[in-house]
This record gives sequence, structure tokens and C-alpha cells, in this order.
Amino acid sequence: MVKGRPKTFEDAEVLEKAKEIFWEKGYDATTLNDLIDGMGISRQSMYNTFGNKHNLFVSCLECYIKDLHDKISHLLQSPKLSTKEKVLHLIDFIQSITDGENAPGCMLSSTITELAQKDDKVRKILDQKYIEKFTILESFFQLSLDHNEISSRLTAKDLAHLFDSIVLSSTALCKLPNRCEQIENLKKIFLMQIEFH
Amino acid sequence: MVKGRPKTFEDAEVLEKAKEIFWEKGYDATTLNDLIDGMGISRQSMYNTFGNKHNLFVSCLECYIKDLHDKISHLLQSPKLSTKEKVLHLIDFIQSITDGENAPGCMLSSTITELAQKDDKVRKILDQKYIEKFTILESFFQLSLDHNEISSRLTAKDLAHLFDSIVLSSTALCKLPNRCEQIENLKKIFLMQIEFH
DNA sequence: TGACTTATAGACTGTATAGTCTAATATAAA
DNA sequence: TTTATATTAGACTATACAGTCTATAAGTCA
Repeated sequence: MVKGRPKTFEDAEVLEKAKEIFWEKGYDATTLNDLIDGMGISRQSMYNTFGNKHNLFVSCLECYIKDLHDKISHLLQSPKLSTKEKVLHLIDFIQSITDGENAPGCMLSSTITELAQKDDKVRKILDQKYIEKFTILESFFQLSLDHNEISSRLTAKDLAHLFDSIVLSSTALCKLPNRCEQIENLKKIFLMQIEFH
Repeated sequence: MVKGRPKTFEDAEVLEKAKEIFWEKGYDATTLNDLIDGMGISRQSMYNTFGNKHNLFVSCLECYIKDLHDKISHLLQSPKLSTKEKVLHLIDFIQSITDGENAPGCMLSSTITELAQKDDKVRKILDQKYIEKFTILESFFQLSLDHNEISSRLTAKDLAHLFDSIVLSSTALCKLPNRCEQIENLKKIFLMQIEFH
């Protein structure tokens, strides 16, 4: 066994809390005090466990994206749902992150805007993971088209691009007051591109 | 006449330079030294003329939006262009701000993401001006539909929302490397929504 | 020339922040 | 009990930044 006092918190748990804070406030606007208050551990424990603010952020971002991809993959592979239901659930996802006052939007999207240009490490992660997410969506639409479950004037790639574009813009729009109607409308426009069989 | 040494710079000229800097780097990431270096005036002159960094930013933002609206209005009212040409020029506008390395995107869009949630004064401006821009676009599409110059499954409002959404998302996407194809594709998708007569 | 205004460089101030260090305490195994 | 590690509070450091102040020069008019 290992000598010494054992850890009194779970890394994954406090990481989750840090993620919520970064997600809500972004990287720069989040101070170390915000973090340690929210994580419920001391400053020293934070540095011992995660190295520094930047490392912690990168871990949070990777955790956020992993959860996101898992959620989307799981949804799109669910055998219980029809293709139409899957698409409607995808769209519910947009609703869930853009609804209400101070909606956080999508952390992947807002990090692109805040950090992609000035932070090389973060840009590499965003670049790679964005492609990954795109591929998940494109494959789903391609399969649905191939199996004749949907048809569209747009290609699978187009549909994935359009969906991503709506997520990106909704993440920005939800920061202005009373843009629900506009986000609603974008969702409707997306659905109009697809006919379900 | 007024006594005293006359101003040696034009407010509008140095404001224009400040605008370029804020447009490229955003509000927080722009330091006062960046500004006075770029504007070519002393720190003191900046404070005498514009008050403080925040005021200067607000002036730049208003100046950016005014230019943008003038440019769009002028384009859409040009008697020399067909409706199709006008739409193609609109789309060229997206190209022009998202093309190349370190493309700045649309300052209105990136300011929404950076400041709309934490800066009341800026939010009010963005909110109001965003509606203004939207109205310009919607009226144009409505007129074009009414005059039977275009037809679409989408309403004028839908088309304006979709166009805005593509500007917003392109402004984010251009901060990741090699996203020209995706932006190209979004433009194509937009054009596919309209039939020109 | 004198009064007035604008300009500039650069020193200075106050504040916020990331990150480090210290001292004291707690827990587990040898 | 000793050794090693974990935890915490909080002091401390270094730095970056917005904004102010000072001293000095320069242009315009009476």
C-alpha cells in the first residue's frame, strides 16, 4: 500500500465542477478564486492535482468534448429511436444549451471564439475534435440517406455542416436577450431540409 | 478663433485605426499600449479625446456597425445590380471577412460572444443594432419575394435568420485552420434555398 | 510677449491575477 | 513512533494592466 494520507476528493468530481465554471464564464474571465471556490478544494490541492490553470482548462475542455461526443454517438446509435426521433433529439440538444437567461451555449463553440486564435494547444484540440464531431454527424446522415430513411436536396456533409453552423450561431445568439424565436426558426429551417420516410 | 495649439490628428482617423485593432484582437486582449501604438498618438491624447478604453471601444463598435449597415444598405439598394447579383455580393461579404490566416470575422459577431453577457452597455448596442441589420436583410428578401424576383420555400425572415446564422458561424469557424471548405459549403447551402427568376 | 491649448514621453499608482511558499494539521503504513 | 503524503488557510511574489500625473515642448491668437 501507499503511505500517507489518502486523497479526500475525486479528481473527476472536482474536474466536473471546474468544467461548469469554465463553461459558464470562459477561460480568461474565470479566476483562480472562482475555480477553487467552485471546486471546493484548496489552491494548493488544485496546483498539486492539475498543474496550473491552463492545464486544468485543457482537461475540462477534453472532458466536455468527450461527454458531448459520447452523448451524440449514444443517441445516434440508439436502437429504440427512429431516424426522425434521433434528429429531433439532436435539435433538442441545441435547445438545452441555449435556453433561458445566461445560457452557456456549447463550450466547444465558445472556446473556438475565445481561444482558437491565440492558444496553440487549445486550437489543436478544437481542430481535431471538431472534425471528430463533424464525422459522427456526417456518418449518421449518410447512413440515413443510404438506408432511404430520409431524403434531402442536401448531401450528408451539407447537413452536418448546417447543423454545426446552427449550433455555433445559437451559442452566440443565446448571449443576446430574447433570441429564442430566432433559434427556434433556425431549428425549423434545418428540419425543412430533411424529408422523413 | 479659438486660442491654443490645434489638434494634430483627426479623431475619425485614429478611431478607424483603433477599430482595426479591436476588430482583430477583441476587447480584453487589446492593451492600451496596443491601442496607442496603433493609433499613433500618446496615451494622454487618447484619454483626452476618448475618455477611456471602454468608451473608445464603444465608439469603435458603433463605427464598425455603421459602416457595415451603410455598406449592406447601399449594396441592396444599388439600381445597377440584379437581385441575384445582390445576393452573390452579400455572400462575397462573408468571404471577405473570413478568408485567409487570422481572418478577423465580423466584429459584431465576435463582440456578441465576448461581451454581450458581461457588459450591459455593449449588450444594448448589440441587441439594437443586430435587429437593425436583420431588418435590412429581411426587407430586402421580402421585397424580392413580393416582386417575384426570387422564390423560396423559406420566408423572408427565415432567409435573413439563415444568412445571419452563417455569418455568425463563419466568424467562429475562420478561427480554426482550413475551414474554407466548410464556409464555402454554407454559402452554397444558403444559395440553394433561393431560386432566382 | 503672454495667455491658452494641445501634444508627448515617461514616471507613477492602484488593482487584479496566476502562481509560490509557509506553517500547521490530518491520515495511513512501516 | 516514525515516515511519508495530503490538506488547508493564508501570506507572499511577480507581473500586467488601466488610468493618472508631471514636466516639457509646440502651435495659435491677442
